[in-house]
Amino acid sequence: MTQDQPQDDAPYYRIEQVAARTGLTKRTLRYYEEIGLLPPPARTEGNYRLYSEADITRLERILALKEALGLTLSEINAFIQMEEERDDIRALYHETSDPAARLAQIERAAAIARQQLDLVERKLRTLTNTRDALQERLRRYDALREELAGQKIVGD
Amino acid sequence: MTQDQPQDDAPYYRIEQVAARTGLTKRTLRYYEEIGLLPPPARTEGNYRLYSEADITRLERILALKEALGLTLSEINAFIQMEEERDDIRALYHETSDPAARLAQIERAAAIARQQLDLVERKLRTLTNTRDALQERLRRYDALREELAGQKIVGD
DNA sequence: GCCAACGTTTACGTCAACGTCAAGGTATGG
DNA sequence: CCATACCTTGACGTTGACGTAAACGTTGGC
Repeated sequence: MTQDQPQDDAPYYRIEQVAARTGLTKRTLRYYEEIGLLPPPARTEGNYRLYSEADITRLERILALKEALGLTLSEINAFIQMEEERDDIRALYHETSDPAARLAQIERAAAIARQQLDLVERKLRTLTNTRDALQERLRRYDALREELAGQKIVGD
Repeated sequence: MTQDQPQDDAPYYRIEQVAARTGLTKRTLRYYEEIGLLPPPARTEGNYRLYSEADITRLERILALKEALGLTLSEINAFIQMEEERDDIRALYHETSDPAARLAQIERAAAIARQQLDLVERKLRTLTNTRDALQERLRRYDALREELAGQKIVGD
């Protein structure tokens, strides 16, 4: 009856809705949870999964990494793990009084970030090259088209 | 310009050498050929595969697409197919006298290139965002490090 | 002429990333 | 109270991208 879904405060979605919204299947959502890529979402009294906006945000991040970087699920897992390690370190940082320990934590996080940045920049370079080549090609097509338009008039 | 087959400087490589050069396995090379991703290379009298520099170039192109774009093999196949279609169209173009037909061919090729460009640019955007986020993170780490250095002195 | 190293095809094995039932529990309109 | 539509957890099937082993041919050195 008084379920948890007031209209202005209903930040939870059932699996089918999340599937529809992300374009994934329900199976895929359960699978991602199964392999630890998605944290287990909340559950209803009847054991239904309830995804929050945060869950969906994370999902969309996963999909972006999958699409754009072409990473495997375990690579994505590692990638996100590192991102969260930053948060952990941030939390730890404020609970750590020893400056040397703090420094070590920062160094660890920074090393991870640099590693990820390297990976991303490598892919960016190849992608940029491909884009430039395609743009150059399109320019040539445009030139050819103009040339043709001229020919057409002349040949007419 | 006519170096089709120099005598001792053979521009042909056996499968093991190609594997070593590209970091792939022999199985993978045969597999790529099997699914039509690599054109069947030349053969020796004894039926050994002989890869040309062009074959290796194409292979490296495939690997770049795999690494940077994260495409599946069939997607790579389609991608390259389009690129070759452009060449075909280019050849056809010069054998076609009818300006209207030429224009149609150019339009077809341009449409393909635009489609590819869209794909590449979508991935580029996500990648650029990821890179910017990582750089921002690294800057924050640097700031934290400086802050720590200050604390260290103060606390000393 | 032989043999070890490298090649060939054929075929089954594997692992990731899901798809697809099957058997049952849960919410809801009539 | 029941139908039905959505959910749950297994459990087995499928596909892409190879690995691996078997059975056999080729090449090069001694």
